[in-house]
Amino acid sequence: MTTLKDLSRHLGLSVTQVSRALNNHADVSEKTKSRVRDAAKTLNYQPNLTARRLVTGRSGIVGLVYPSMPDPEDSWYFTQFVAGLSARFSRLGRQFMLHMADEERDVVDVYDRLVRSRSIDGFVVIIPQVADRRVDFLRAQKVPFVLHGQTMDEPDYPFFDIDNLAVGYDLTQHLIARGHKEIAILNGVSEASFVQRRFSGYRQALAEAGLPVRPEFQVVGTMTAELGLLETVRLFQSDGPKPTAIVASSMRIAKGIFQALAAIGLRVPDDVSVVAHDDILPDVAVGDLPVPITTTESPLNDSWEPLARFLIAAIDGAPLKETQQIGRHKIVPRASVRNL
Amino acid sequence: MTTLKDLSRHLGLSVTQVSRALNNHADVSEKTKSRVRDAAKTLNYQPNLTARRLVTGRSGIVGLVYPSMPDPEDSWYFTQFVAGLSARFSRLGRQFMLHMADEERDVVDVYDRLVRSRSIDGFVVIIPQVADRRVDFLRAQKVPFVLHGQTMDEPDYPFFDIDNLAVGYDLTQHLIARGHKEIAILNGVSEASFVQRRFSGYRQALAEAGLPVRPEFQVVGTMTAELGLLETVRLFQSDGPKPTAIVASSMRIAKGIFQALAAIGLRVPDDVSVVAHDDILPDVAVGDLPVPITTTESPLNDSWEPLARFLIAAIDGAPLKETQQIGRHKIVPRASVRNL
DNA sequence: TATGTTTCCCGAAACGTTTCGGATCGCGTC
DNA sequence: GACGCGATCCGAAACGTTTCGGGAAACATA
Repeated sequence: MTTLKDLSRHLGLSVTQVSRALNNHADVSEKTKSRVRDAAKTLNYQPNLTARRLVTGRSGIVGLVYPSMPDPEDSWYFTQFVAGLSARFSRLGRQFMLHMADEERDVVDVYDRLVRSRSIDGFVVIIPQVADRRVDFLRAQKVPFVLHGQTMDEPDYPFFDIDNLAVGYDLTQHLIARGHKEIAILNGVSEASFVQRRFSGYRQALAEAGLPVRPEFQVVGTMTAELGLLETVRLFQSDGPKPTAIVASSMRIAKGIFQALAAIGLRVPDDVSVVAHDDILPDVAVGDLPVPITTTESPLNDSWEPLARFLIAAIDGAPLKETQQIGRHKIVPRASVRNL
Repeated sequence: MTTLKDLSRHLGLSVTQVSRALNNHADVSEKTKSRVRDAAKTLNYQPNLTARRLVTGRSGIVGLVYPSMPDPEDSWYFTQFVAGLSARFSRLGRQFMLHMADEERDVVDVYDRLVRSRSIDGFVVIIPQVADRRVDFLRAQKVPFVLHGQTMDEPDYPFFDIDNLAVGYDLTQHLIARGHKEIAILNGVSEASFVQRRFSGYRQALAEAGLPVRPEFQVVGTMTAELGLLETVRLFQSDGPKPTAIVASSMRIAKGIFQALAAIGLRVPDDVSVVAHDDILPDVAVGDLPVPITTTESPLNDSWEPLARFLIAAIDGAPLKETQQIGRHKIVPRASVRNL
């Protein structure tokens, strides 16, 4: 385990100068710089990160606190997220710490401990809620973080998100443009901010077209095939007006909708049109559904790169504008929508 | 950010004594210990891990280098593994670092860098191969690690494993005891050490019963339903002797076997008996198969606890015997085996 | 009273880096 | 010859903790 002192002895230089040489400071001659670099290589020198940390206050470690043990059906999501982020950070020379939040303890406590032990430079925060205490805490503590999503309208923190309002709007508008007037939407849990944004887009499209906004057509729940199945059955067995089209907030929900419609004896798109948002997760792909479905698509996979980049930039004190981005999605028409 | 010095000033004690009090050393009176603890609590003191690291040489961080980006079908495995281990370590007060190995660079290089930067106390190593360079490297460097599995017969390093030889033996013997003489086995990739152990158990059971050991009945490949499907079809379409029973090394393989047999028009257990090893992963459960299948079962979930415990013990210099264990499995007879 | 033995405490060094505030030297300029 | 200046270099402090080697009282034992 060679140290700076070893190098300095070996080269007849001071520790200071060796350090500055390796860190490429200006006031060391090119000749010694290269001498030092060579010696470092032959002596197999690797800086002691801990010591560097102590003096710089930076650890080179970024953290992700996963909010809860992933449910079996969230396995895809977890894998994409954790593997994707970890690989990105590795490539950027940062170390990635994963912390599973304990159900018993408050999540904010977990952050608090991590922050106070000063072992983490910044966090990636995922699955934001409309009122998110983690975000509040980190903002208050002035700890760098990047959010996958947004909690508010004009965030004053780094984030990467897709335009969920536009997603809701585009899917709904696509149906309206094809003559649909009774459109239901099956969304995620109501605390999640992307859910509220998609609802907003949905309502905005309806309002612009002068169509009625029915509360019973706006369904929330966990984004599973079961939700799609049960709620679709409910929609068509209730007394009120029946939808002619359904917006699904995920491909899993869409899968359930297809199952329900098949069971009820309704065909897609002849009897009911269906559209969905597609994160391009491998659990339910377009090809897995009985009818190719019209989607807005934006790969979840595209988020790791900006998230990692923004967090590192934020840690390095980059201006806010360089650490905020809204990813683009595109609408892909397929065979699941009928013109009325 | 209160430090030890702040505490010592506040209490009128030396930094030394405050440190010893908090670390519960013997030569500090109970009275001052509790005084110090109280002050630490009210001043919200949290030790600076980096500083502690520098002097103790321990970081409190354990690492897992995941060998490659998980394939979509390995999502379950990845999730169970990473989430399970991470949660365990959190509970034991250790931080868990996940590193995704870059396909382009040699895995051992990744370990080398991590070891030399001294930011990690020890590693969990998974998916061992018969000749495993990671294990060789870590043993040579004398870096603490725990292996999920074994590479050799009398390991001189910490590990947790199930008795894969017995798994192979028990499944095969279960079939032999019921009159089967032609038994095929569909196993994992041949580099994996558990695969070779299961093969050994299989051969041992056949040899004990004086039954022929056919090379073409010992199939290797990635443990997917496709493997089960394709290889089962191949087994029954070849010219040679046909098996009356098949041992599947995973539930996924078993699923593929069932699909193949259904396609060929063979019934379970009337025409062919099937047994499998079940890691109790949520992707394919006993209930998901058309016939309840006889299995050896041992939940993968049971490994995190001993793995985490052993690694920490190894880091703390515990004797080898306390960091090695072979978990038990049990055989659960169900309806997929016929008496001949 | 002298001599150990506990019990509780403390100063200072150490871990390996970065960085602040100079110091030295050579060179050109006035 | 004095001066300033740029180019290189260096000593020492600092980061916050643990730990080594002692030291002072208090108390018991002879």
